[in-house]
Amino acid sequence: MNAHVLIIEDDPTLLRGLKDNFEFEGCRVQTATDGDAGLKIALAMKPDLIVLDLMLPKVNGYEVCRFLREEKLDVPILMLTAKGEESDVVLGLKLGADDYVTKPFSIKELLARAEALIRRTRRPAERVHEFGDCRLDTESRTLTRAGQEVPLSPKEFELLAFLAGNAGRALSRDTIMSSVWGYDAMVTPRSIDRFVTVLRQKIEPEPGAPRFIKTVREFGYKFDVG
Amino acid sequence: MNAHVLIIEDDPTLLRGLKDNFEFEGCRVQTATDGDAGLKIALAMKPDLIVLDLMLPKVNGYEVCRFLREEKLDVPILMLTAKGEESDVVLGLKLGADDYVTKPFSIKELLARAEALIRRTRRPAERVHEFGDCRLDTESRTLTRAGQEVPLSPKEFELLAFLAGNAGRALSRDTIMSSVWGYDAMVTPRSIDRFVTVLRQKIEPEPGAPRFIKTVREFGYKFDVG
DNA sequence: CCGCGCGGTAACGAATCGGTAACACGCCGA
DNA sequence: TCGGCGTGTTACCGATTCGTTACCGCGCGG
Repeated sequence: MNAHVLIIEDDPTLLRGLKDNFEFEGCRVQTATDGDAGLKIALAMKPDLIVLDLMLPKVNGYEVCRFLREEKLDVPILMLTAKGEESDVVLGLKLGADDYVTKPFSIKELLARAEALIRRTRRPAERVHEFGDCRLDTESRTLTRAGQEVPLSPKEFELLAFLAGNAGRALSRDTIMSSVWGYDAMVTPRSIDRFVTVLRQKIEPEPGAPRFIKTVREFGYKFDVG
Repeated sequence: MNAHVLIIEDDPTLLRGLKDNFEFEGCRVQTATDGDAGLKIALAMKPDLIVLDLMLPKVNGYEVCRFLREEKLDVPILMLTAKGEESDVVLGLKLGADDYVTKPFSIKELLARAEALIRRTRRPAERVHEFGDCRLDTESRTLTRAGQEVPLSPKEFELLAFLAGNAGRALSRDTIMSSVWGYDAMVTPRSIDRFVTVLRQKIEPEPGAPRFIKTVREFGYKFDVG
C-alpha cells in the first residue's frame, strides 16, 4: 500500500497488532494512544489515512474527527467502533469519518477498507485523463472521443477511471476486482474481461490490437500511455 | 523458503502434515505438541516463524502468544484458529499474532501466508532491478533492454523476477521450482532449464557465455550482478 | 583419453488463458 | 406488467505458452 498511516488507539496490544499489519502491507505507521496526541501528529504529519478508535482517553474519537474536519485536514478517517450501534456510526460519519469497522472486526476487512480509502484519496486523482483522441472527465463522469460523447455505464466508467488513474502499472485482476467491484464482491474475475472488451471497443482505434488497455497475461491489465 | 519454523500443534497427524510441507519448502522445522514445550523451544531457538494452534494442552495459544510478546521475542506468529469466529481472531491479534488461518485451511494458503510473514522480517523486495543494459520493473511487469521493451511471458517474468530478487545467492532447482511454480507443481525440474535458456537469450549480451544467469552445476542457478 | 552425467537447446503436442458472443438475471421506469 | 438496460455467467475458439522429450556438447572424473 505504501502509504503513511496514523493509528490512534489506546489499547496497546491492539495497537501493536494493527501497526504490525499495516507495516506488513508496506505502510509507514505512526501511533498515538490518546486523542490529544493523535491530533497533534495528524496536524503535523498529514498522513494518508487515520485509523481512529472512538473510545479514547482525553479527547474521544468524535472530537478528533470533528476537529480535523474543522481544520480542513482532508485525510480519510477509518473509525473503529466498539459496538455496532447505528447511532455511533451515524454520528461518526456525520462528523467526517469516511468509513468504519465495528469490533470485533476481521483484520482482512479492515485492511481492505483502509486500502480502498487510501486509494480513493491518494493522488489528487487527475480530474481528466487524456489519451489518443479520448478524454475522460472524472468530474462529469463522461468520456468524449474526438469531441463526441461516448456513453459509459457506471461500471464501465469506474473501471476505465481506475485503469487510467493507474496508468503504467500492471494491475492484477484481484486488485481491479477489489478496487472497482469492492473487496467483498462475489464475482467471477472473468467479468473484468468482458468490461475490458467493451471499453476497448469504445476507446481503442483498433480494439483487436489495443493500444491503451494492454493485457498482462496470467495477471491482469495495464493502461499504457503513448 | 529456507527458514527456521516452529510448529506448535497437538494433533499429531496435522502436525506431521505441516512439518512435511514446510520441510518440502526447504524450511528447518521444529515441533512441539503443547504450549509449554513450545514456549521453551521458542525462547531457546528464536525461530523465524511460529505456527501456533489456539487449542493446546497445558498452555493455550493465547497464553503462548502473550508470553512471547512479553518476553519481547519479535518472532512473527501465524495462528491456526479452529472456529472462524472473528472475536478469536481479534483477540489473537491483540495478543500479538501477526496473521491467522482458520481451519479447515488450504495448505497452500497457509504456506503463502507463512512465506509472506517470513519475508516481511527480511527486506522489502526491490521494485526495479537493473543489470547490464536491462531494467526489470516489477510494477509494470516489463523488461526493457537498451530502452527497448522485451516481451516476457508470465513464467519468464516470474522466474526472472525471482532470480534478480535473490541476486548473489545460489538457488537450488527445488527452491526455484517451489517459489516460481508453486510448492505443488508436478513439473520436471528440467523445465526451469528451458526458461533459463529463453531468458538468457533475452537478457544476456552473449547467451552462450552468460554473465547474469550463472549455472551452478548439480544445484541450480545464480543471478550475478556485475 | 574416454565415458558418464549434467545442462543447453530445439521441436512438438497439450494445456491454458483471454477475447468474445450469447444468454440469464434483476432492477427500474413507463 | 412489460421491456430495456446494466451486469454477471457461460461456452467456445484461437493464440500463446508451457512442459516434455530427445539429442547434443561440454566438463569432470577415472
